[in-house]
Amino acid sequence: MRVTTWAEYGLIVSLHLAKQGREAPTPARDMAKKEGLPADYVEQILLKLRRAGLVSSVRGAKGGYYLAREPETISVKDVIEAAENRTFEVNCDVHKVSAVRCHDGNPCSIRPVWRELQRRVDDMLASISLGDLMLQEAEVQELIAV
Amino acid sequence: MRVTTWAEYGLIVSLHLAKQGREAPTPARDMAKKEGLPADYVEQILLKLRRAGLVSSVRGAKGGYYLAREPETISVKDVIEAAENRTFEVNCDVHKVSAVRCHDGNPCSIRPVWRELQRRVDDMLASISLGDLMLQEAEVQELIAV
DNA sequence: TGCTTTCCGACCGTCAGTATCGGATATTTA
DNA sequence: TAAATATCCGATACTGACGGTCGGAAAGCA
Repeated sequence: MRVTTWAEYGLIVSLHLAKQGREAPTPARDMAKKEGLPADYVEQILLKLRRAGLVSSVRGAKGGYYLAREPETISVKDVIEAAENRTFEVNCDVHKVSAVRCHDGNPCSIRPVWRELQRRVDDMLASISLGDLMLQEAEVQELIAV
Repeated sequence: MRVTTWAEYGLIVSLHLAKQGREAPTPARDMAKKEGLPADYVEQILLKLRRAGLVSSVRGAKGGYYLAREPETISVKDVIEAAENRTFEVNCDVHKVSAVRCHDGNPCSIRPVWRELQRRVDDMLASISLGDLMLQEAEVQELIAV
């Protein structure tokens, strides 16, 4: 169980854009270079973020990307879902062990575990915004430790 | 982000053994057949569970596997860690984006998110025992919904 | 007319996940 | 003691997701 680089990079570039402000667009290539990430790959991720409506883009020279909304209104969950299509994926839904076993009608005492786990993961990730992540590491830590 | 079949199958067979009781050992092949899982694969997983000390085995005819401890003393986290080697894996530790970025000295406001997420996942999975999972689905659901 | 940059599909290598197999060893039963 | 049943365990094989690259089309600036 782990997050992929799609989510990790997606978060890095989103945060980068948040810090850049929303006045002028930032080229993908510049961002990739500054963050030390593969440029072509970053572009793919930005494409996903744009399609999800999290970032906007300006084509042509002097173009680039900028955050579509205020950092405070974009959650970590938003970014991960945009980049990775899901946060926590429950096997009962997608990678079923078997059609019979995982059918809704068939009782399964394990199912509630995954469902509840998903709920808690989503709750936590939805509670953190890009605005929060613009703080220092120690401050963020304090913020999310309930 | 999802659990692998190692964890899922591991939980299924552990729960199966819990329901069988600890008097007589259950052969891996029987278990696999009843649960509709690939027999050879189930054997691999049982091997892992045994090495982690969660199940014990008896070799030879009339042999098989049985739970090493009472179901109430074995948590879902125990099973997943035995089968999958980890529950939630933080990229900061294993699949670092880059050595510099993820170095402890380098501040990173994203890191606390993964760390806290790991903590919450582990907390939840540690709070559920195989004994709990021997209840009906609805009861389990009620039990873990805080 | 260049130059920059997004846009987008297609491609590709690698590795973790998901098994399968073959044989060695241990134990019971006939 | 032979046969049958099981665990033990390393080696191998298949597959798709992951992580990344490429080439070119279209759009806007100088």
